[in-house]
Amino acid sequence: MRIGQLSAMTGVSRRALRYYEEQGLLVTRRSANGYREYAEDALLVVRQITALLDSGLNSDAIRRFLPCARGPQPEFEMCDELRAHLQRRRDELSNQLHRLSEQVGRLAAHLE
Amino acid sequence: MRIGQLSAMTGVSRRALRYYEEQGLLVTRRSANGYREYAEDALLVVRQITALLDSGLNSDAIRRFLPCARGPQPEFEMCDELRAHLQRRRDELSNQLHRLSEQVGRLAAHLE
DNA sequence: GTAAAGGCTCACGTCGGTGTCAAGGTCAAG
DNA sequence: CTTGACCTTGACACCGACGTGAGCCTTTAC
Repeated sequence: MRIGQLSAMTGVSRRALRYYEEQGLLVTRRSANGYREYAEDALLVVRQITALLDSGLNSDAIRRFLPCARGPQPEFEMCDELRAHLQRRRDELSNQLHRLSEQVGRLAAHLE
Repeated sequence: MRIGQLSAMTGVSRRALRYYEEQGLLVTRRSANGYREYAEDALLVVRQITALLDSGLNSDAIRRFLPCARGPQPEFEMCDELRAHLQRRRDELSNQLHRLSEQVGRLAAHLE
């Protein structure tokens, strides 16, 4: 599969796909003419990447997270570290959410 | 109160305070020598600003939100709009949080 | 054979909140 | 008078996830 097709199937722009590769999130082969050739599972990987980005993780965190999420790994300690990282991130977002809803509540109360 | 003192009291950098002013979030008088002179309530306003920034709002939203939150206003329709904006933002963060905790859950399950 | 469509690699632009440096004005203490 | 602390404006630097365009090559379709 080439980049245009993958882009069409995932809704992710060609530029973004190249960026994911540049960041080490997405691996490709190259065919003889230099075109990127994506494997079958690229579809799934891209969906994972966008899901994680949408969840507020940056590409650095995703780079360390993806190999951990995709299959049984030899490195379990790294996974513990990542799990902790994700939980911290979740807590951060949770706090943000809390503060924001407090603000909204105060505003709403104030408007009466 | 001058900028250094306000910075020390709030923990917000001088640069950031000037930026808030530049963005129309924070009003100052100037004394004869050109120095910024902050009123008493600036302390409160700065805390509101940082709270909102931490909550994930940008300065544009805050600019429209602050005059609405500070006291009784003539413009109630603007406030409705802002309330909707804030609720949308809250929902966005809520969704992010949801997705992230799902990811964390999947990862945790995967690690067993 | 030719044009359109798609691919490639630079490489700069964007937004938002700050850091940081430059070049200078003001003011109190020694 | 000088030093040092504090203030001013202006402007460039940064990160992150891309958008966008230039300039060029390859494949596909007619």
